[in-house]
Amino acid sequence: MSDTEQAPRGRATAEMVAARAKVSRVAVSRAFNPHTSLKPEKRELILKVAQELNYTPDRAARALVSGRSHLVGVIVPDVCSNWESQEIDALTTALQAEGFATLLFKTRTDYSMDEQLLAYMRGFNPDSVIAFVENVKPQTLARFLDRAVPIYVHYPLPGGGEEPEAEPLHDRLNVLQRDGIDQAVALLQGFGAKRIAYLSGADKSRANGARERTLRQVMADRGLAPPVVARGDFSYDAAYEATINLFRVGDGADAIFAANDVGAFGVLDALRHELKLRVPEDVKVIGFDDIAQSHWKSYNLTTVKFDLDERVRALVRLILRRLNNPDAPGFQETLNTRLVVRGTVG
Amino acid sequence: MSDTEQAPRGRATAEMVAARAKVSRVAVSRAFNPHTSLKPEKRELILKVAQELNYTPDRAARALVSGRSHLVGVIVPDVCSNWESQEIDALTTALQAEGFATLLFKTRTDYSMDEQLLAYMRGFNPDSVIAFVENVKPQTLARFLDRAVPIYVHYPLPGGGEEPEAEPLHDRLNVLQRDGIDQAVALLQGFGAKRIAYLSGADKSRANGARERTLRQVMADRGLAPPVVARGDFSYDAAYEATINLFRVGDGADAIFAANDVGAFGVLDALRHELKLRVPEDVKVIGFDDIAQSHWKSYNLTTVKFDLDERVRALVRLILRRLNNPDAPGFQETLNTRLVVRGTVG
DNA sequence: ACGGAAAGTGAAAACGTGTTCATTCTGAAT
DNA sequence: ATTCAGAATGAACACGTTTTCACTTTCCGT
Repeated sequence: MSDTEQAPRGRATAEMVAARAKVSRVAVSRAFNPHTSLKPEKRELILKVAQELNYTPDRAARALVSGRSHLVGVIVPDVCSNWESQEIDALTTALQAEGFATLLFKTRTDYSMDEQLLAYMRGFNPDSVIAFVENVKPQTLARFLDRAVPIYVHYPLPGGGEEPEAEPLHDRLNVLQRDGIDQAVALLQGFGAKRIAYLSGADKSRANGARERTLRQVMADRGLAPPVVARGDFSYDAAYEATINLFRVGDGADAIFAANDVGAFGVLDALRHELKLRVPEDVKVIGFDDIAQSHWKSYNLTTVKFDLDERVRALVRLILRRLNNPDAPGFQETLNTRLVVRGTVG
Repeated sequence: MSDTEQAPRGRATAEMVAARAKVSRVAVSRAFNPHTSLKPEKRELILKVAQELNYTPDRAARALVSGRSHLVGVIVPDVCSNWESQEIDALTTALQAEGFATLLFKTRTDYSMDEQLLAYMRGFNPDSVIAFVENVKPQTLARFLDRAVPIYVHYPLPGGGEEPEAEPLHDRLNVLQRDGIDQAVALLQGFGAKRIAYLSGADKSRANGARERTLRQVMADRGLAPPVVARGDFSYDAAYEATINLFRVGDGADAIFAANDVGAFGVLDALRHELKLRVPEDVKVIGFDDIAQSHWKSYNLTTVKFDLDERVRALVRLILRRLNNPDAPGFQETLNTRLVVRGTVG
């Protein structure tokens, strides 16, 4: 009998644990599943033997029969920046605590590999998919409704307004941008800003579209002239160039609202280091997101906060709710935004 | 017969595709595996039908029988920063091109959840694991040799020297820090720096230990007094505080070498915004990594480059080589570092 | 036209687990 | 002691694929 103990080649299997603990293989399975009936001392013995053999149930096999892979697919754009990093980071921590693992995929923001990527991802059988409207076309994602539940972040709400949809096709995380942007504009207006420019995100981006639309509306409501638009793409470098262009070729501005924080950093550096302008004395700057870098002293950015922790909690809530109610209609969560005042307006 | 075409509930399976294409289920499997013999027109038909049914082979089932999950586990620390983000980003892109997906796990840098995390990850059956000596203890990782092949990055080479090991236990990516650090010290020495400080990374970090040891040796070789050490933990905030402390409580320095770029940013901001010192006139600063943010104009950091693309290519090479030679002894790749001169020394 | 090698084919086995179901065991109430 | 509900148990099946193994067909050179 002791010869079976030598050289446990490859991974240990439930069968091996069962043999060693003198129980049936089914008992081993039960020992690892909480809500099954198994005599306590037996479970204890099995777990002890399992640890000796360094055994863990194979999740691929488990997924095959239970239909749950415990994988959550996350699709991020090729120009993956700080915002996405922090999202992935916090999400992974939260999902891990719930017994899930994060499966990462990169895609183009121009939708060019939509179908190919989704077919690829599909093969891994994620229980849920978190996609951003930036990265995947809604109609392409629709095919995944069989098992995985896509969740959209920043879904542009219909009707121009910001009311959640009555019966959305997918689970959704909506973001109310209006409050935060209104506070931002109010602050600029309070400091007497007359010529407000908008440093945009990527051209085809829906989040950018929604943000610009909201800004225009808010400014109009406050009796301000429409913003001048400088074209960026959410990146530091594009923002840097666009800002220089705005002042060298265009007419400049006395305040710039950037589509995201990283873009705002590019704006700030261009203003200070290239154009030799002072912030906030000559030009005021406001960003969007409130990423970790925004409190760094070189930037100390006033920005519209889209709370990371709150966002991740909402996403995890959506995922778990969906797994417990596979056939329920689309769930929705809605988060608000608010201004965080630091040193770039004043 | 047409009634079978209604409501393809859930995912399509190979059986369904086979039935619809009037072929055997085995033929469907072959159609999706390149190096199998199947009449071309038959394969074409199957693929067409598969597309109609939106079918993709289930990777869980495939993994079960083939023993390849096509998952690569990546373990990152809880204080996941820009360096790790950029690593994950580039790695995911590269692995995706080779048919793999990135599986993300977070861990503590203090090794506290070593075993638990690894047991957890183990269940997902990754074909390979990329870990940093920062995050996982080598002896704990050793248990994973059954299937997954761990790859260490930043493995501190034995003997204080920098020669690769003869027969490493795991596959390894070694980093020669000496050249880059020597160039950094030479540059500082050339500008007449006398009191060089080292802003450390986390206390228990091996990468930090190796970096500090190399710095000491290089400085000694050049006839310089040992560096003053300011304790950081790779984060911006800790670096910021440590720098203030170094000047307010300690004796200051005329040059600071930081364990990583993010730390260097904290150093720079503390010097400029809190201590009102000029860089590089009053104090010179050099970082380590050359992350994307280092060329941002507010920092414009002179730093030791540890090339990202080169690193990722080496990692992917290691993974593929291992999968093709499962029983070969440990492979090694070794990368060098070099100084990138920007504006914080001069 | 013939032989033989190569390519094409499908039935059956295998992968490691969770789940169903019928059976046995336990313990408390009668 | 008897009964009965519920816990505990294990045999058999299911999950969707790849792989093995015989078997049949095709192709090419003589």
